[in-house]
Amino acid sequence: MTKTASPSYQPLYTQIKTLLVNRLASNEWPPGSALPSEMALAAAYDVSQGTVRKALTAMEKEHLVERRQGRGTFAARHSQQRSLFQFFHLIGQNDERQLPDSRVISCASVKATATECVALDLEQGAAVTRIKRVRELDGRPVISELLSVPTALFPGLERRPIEQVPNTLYEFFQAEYGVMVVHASERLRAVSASAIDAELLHVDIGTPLLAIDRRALNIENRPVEWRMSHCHTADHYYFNELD
Amino acid sequence: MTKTASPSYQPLYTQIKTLLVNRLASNEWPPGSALPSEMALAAAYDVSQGTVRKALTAMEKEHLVERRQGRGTFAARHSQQRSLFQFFHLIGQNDERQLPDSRVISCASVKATATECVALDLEQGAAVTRIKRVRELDGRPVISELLSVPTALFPGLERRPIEQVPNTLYEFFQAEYGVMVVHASERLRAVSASAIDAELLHVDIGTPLLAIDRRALNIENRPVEWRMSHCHTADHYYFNELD
DNA sequence: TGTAATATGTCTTATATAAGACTGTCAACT
DNA sequence: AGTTGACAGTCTTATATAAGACATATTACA
Repeated sequence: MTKTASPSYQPLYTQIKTLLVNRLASNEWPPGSALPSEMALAAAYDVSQGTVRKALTAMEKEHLVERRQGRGTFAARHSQQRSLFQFFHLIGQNDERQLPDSRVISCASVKATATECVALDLEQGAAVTRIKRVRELDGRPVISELLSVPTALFPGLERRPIEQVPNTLYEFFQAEYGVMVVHASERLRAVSASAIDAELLHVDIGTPLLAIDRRALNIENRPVEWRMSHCHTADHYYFNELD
Repeated sequence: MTKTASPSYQPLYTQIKTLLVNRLASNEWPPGSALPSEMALAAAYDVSQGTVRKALTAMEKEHLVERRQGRGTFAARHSQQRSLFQFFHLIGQNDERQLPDSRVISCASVKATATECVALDLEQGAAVTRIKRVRELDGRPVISELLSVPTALFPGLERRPIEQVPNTLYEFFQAEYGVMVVHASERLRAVSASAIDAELLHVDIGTPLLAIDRRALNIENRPVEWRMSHCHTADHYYFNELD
């Protein structure tokens, strides 16, 4: 690849990275499948192996690929591990990470509210599928959750029996609908338990709850899910590392 | 540097990194000062420039050093920028990052409670300096904060006039006491406003507040501060990126 | 007081060697 | 005959080194 002397200069490895990310986004390499070897990619793009490696290393840092010495480079896949460490921050008193069980209460496709349209970047009047569920840790209800996804991305989801909607949603989204959540941003607040929260979580109305407002994005940075979780933080806490 | 064929093999660049971090921790290069050039370090350790670079790059990722092309590598310093982006996660409705003003209410050295001893890894009976303050955003009190530091690390802090204790504490700790906070972990919960919170934050008793329990660590991973913040999240929220 | 040359940094790219993982072959054993 | 284990060959990524490009600050000079 000849270096571009353009005014908006970008290092070679970032250009390669962009090309690879685009191919990944186009689903050329489905989650879990192997990418070509560094040598093959280097030959294809006419750069050195080291340059490809730098691009791949950067992609690994963003959890877009997984690399294993002697095996190869693989398109990232959603695993329970990843759900646990990247996307689930509620920890028990004993400092143990643990995925909650989940019980789906309802699942239906409806016309999106204005708020949902903004959060999911949808046209006014578009359809969303809304899931309401309770999540349990150590057998006790801890999270009351309401989440919305664009129906267009998940056709037929609302017609599935609710016991068929599994616990770790992002694995399910990827495996069944080819929608890959790679990134999310959360906003946290303290709120009072509503009557509904109170019933679902077995707490008094007005109990302080931790409200987590999450927007999940795919590899193209388009929102694919919006969820609001209300967490009872008597026996659990939200953990965050600052580094 | 000859490679060690020891059973617990570690790559060269991680060994170099450990050596550099140790020198940094021993305050050989005070915050803001320049480290020797990559070439000089490479010569000193008898490795190649690229190996030193890999060590330095890893250190930069951890905010231990700052690197600028054409200038050099510098020991990290606490800046307002860093406080804002690394350590302060409370954002306004308009999505603007903004550092709060702070009003110190009290500052005194006392015998540590059992909880403080655990949080700060202190001997029983050790002294801690406790600061109580309120932080304001847009002129309104938003955070009621109680923080403890080992008195041994910050001698004389309790005798300073409280208006001399500045807003951004970590800069102050570094400049005045040589204590550098490089890392922190937080636990978040929802709690009810106590009578004290209510008075300080101008809210009703029982209002849900976001409680942030933070332990701050220095470069040697030893705790140097423990703080408990109670945040009024009506007009602000705690922001977190999941990636 | 500007301005160009120069010195000294880091950044980018390229190349060589090491280490890990799988596959097939072949001999030894059951 | 069938199974097991050692081992070499070959593919992969990981690590180490080196050289040229780029960025910045300083110095020399008009």
